[in-house]
Amino acid sequence: MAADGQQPADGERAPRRGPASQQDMRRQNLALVMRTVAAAHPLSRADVAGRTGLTRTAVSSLVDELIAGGLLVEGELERSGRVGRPGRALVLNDSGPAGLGLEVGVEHLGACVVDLRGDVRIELHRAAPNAARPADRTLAELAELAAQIEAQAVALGLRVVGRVLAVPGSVRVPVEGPGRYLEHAPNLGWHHLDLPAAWPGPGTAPAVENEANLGAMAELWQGVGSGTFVHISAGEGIGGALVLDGRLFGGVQGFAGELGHLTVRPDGRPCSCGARGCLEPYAGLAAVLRSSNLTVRHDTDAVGELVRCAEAGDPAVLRALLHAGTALGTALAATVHLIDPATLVLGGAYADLARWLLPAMRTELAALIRVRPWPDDALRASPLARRGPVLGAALTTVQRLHADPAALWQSGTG
Amino acid sequence: MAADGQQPADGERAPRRGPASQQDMRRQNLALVMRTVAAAHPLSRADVAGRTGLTRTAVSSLVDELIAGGLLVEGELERSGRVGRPGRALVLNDSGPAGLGLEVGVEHLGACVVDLRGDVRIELHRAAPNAARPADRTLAELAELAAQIEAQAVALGLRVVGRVLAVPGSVRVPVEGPGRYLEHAPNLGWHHLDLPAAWPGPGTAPAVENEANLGAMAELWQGVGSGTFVHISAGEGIGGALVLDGRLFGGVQGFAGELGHLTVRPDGRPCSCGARGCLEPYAGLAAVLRSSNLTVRHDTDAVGELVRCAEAGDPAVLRALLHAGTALGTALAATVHLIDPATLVLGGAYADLARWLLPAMRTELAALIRVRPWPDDALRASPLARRGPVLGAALTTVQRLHADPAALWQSGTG
DNA sequence: TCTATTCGTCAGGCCGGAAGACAAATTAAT
DNA sequence: ATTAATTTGTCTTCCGGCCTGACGAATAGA
Repeated sequence: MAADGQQPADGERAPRRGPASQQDMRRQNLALVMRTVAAAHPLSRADVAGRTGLTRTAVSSLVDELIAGGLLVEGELERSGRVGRPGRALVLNDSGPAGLGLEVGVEHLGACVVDLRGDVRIELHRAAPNAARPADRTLAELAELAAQIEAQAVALGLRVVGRVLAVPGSVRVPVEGPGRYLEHAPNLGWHHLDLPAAWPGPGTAPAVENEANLGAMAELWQGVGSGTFVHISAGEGIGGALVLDGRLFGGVQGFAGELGHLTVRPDGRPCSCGARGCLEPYAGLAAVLRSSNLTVRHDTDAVGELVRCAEAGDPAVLRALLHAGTALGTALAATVHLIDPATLVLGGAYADLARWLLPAMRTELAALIRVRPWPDDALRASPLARRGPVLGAALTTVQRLHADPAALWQSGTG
Repeated sequence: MAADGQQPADGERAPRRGPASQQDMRRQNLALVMRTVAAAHPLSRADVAGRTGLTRTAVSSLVDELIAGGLLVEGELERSGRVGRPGRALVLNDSGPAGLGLEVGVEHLGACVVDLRGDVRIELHRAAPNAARPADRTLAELAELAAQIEAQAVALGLRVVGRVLAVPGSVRVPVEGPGRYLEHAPNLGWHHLDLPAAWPGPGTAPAVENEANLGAMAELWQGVGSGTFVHISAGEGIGGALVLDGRLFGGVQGFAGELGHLTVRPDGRPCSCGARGCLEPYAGLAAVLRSSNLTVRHDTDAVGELVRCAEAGDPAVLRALLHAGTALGTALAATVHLIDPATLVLGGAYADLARWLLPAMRTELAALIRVRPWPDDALRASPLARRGPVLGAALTTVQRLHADPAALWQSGTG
């Protein structure tokens, strides 16, 4: 469910098509200063110059622009005990531009606001029967929630400059340049939704992005992901999001990471896709529930129920999770051999179930990966778990400001 | 065999660490002009300006520098029948800087010289018992071969400015910044070879790179690869090289693309790695030979023998290739689900055997890939086949000049 | 109080591309 | 044939961005 065709076939990524101008140079250096300050917070202009290789003069000019744009603020004098005139501390502005993350789940709505430092400042959740009502009702409530949280943000001195919505479905464009068009969200019963057109609120419509992808990016920015990793989450199907060298990789048609249909048991159980032996009928949420002999009402928290039963020691549930873990291990061994990631991160529902899934998965991984080292702890549960998608949605805006601060006051290529 | 630990764990690729200077801007624009001319050969300065977005003035200045550097040459006046003063044609210099590719195989040495246009100008092959003699003997002969072909290049007016050696083994650094240190080449019996130290010739020692990776890059630059694809080749083991968005992806530790140890038959044949059911004991060259009941002398062209027997209709060989093809199809279905490449390219020995492998592979791929479209012709045999590695080695230099022409006269970051 | 040291800023210079003007070379029209 | 129109390539001028060097400001140590 992670990535189903949300990217037009643009295989060749344009590395920089137009000519390089002095404006681009300026932009790059603004970003460089921004990144440097973000990396090691209280820093004087001279520190930044030392770390970046720019002259103090240039840094001063760049910093002036960033301060004028509201991205940096000048703190007090750093009295560090060293000889010489003390520098003025530069820090990321925690009362400036901020990112808004929204989330539509099957049974809830979520929203959060993150400031430039990446700190979550406000977070709201609300139960909502989104699968059982038309999309416009849900969007109306979401818009209302967004307006409410934005008002709270203003009260904190924050200015929301980007809105991203996490949905359990497929979108046209990946995180880098957020999409506006929702292809399919089977769990919600939403299809071909043009968000700017359908958005009811007074504010701007958010960009849409797949929740699994956003969860993966959140992991990269704040969790245990480190440059190159694979994020596995369970939704309608099983989705892997590939983060390679710090960038989300969607493949040529956006189908990359389709873990759910890796063959783990040749000629095994039939899968909904028409093939046999796919991972999904062994480790998908639906399959686990069926094997557990649990009949969960559709509008109920199935994962929570599984966790409760597992904690209570229900043998059918434990067996189901063991089998699922083994099958997941088989598929992930293939993933490790192909991608060679630094870590595998279990997200979403799998993170909640990690306590029972991990042992079987690690056993299987150790059995199948022999030709290269594979430490047990390279497979981890996400600490963000189900908060990942909203967080990732809100952080998308913040990260974009870090990567290209000039985008705020200079319309142009993000 | 493609990628066995040839890359230090540098997961995070530095996107540009230092500050952007005016020199960088100049470099980028030089590269832009170079790429533009390379893409559509006879082009006037005004054409280049139109395509790049640079002014005619800027293009003139950049072109002057490229001509002075010997990368471009000015042709005759283009009399194109259109009104207005005709422009002077700019073309890539085919008598200027060139790339030298070298290859050490188990039974042969190879060399070729490619000019700036990517045309192969000279190509030499020589049988040589490299597995049966010490490395220094082979290197001595290789250096002699290199000197010989460089002399021929000079006679053609070419100046070799980069040398890359393709080896069937693992190297420290990937193509981008060629390595100098050979880790292991089991087929040759070479281990821990520091090439600059061991090089006997009077000339400079070549950079070393894995032959499967070079074959993949050759496919990208001149073959059927298109931005994002997987290149599969057979050597000691089975190696997949991943080319994603036009860049070779090695994974965190350089192990990416280890197709040979994907599990295709759980609890199947034991593999040399210690696990069971890997692809290698089903589709590796050694396994195919064994199943074919062919006893090939070690110093003989095993692949050629297989092709001859298959053409003659030997039932055991045909059966062996059918089984290998099916197993390859299973592994490649997983690859497609995970990577979502535009194409799969069979290279090296598999390209020679493609006629017999392809049908079973396509059947298996069609059976397992149901959740997304997968056209039969997305799986192809490489047209370069066994010439790929040498070609890729020579083209590495040429591509580097296209991507950063200033590197020729301005020492700095490649 | 004075010196050494470090910070931030100011003035001047250099480099690279943009804008506009001009000569040169061709086609089309008179 | 001559003139107008058009396109090319170069020249001059300008501007924006960073660098170099120098200076006042602010601190620690003598």
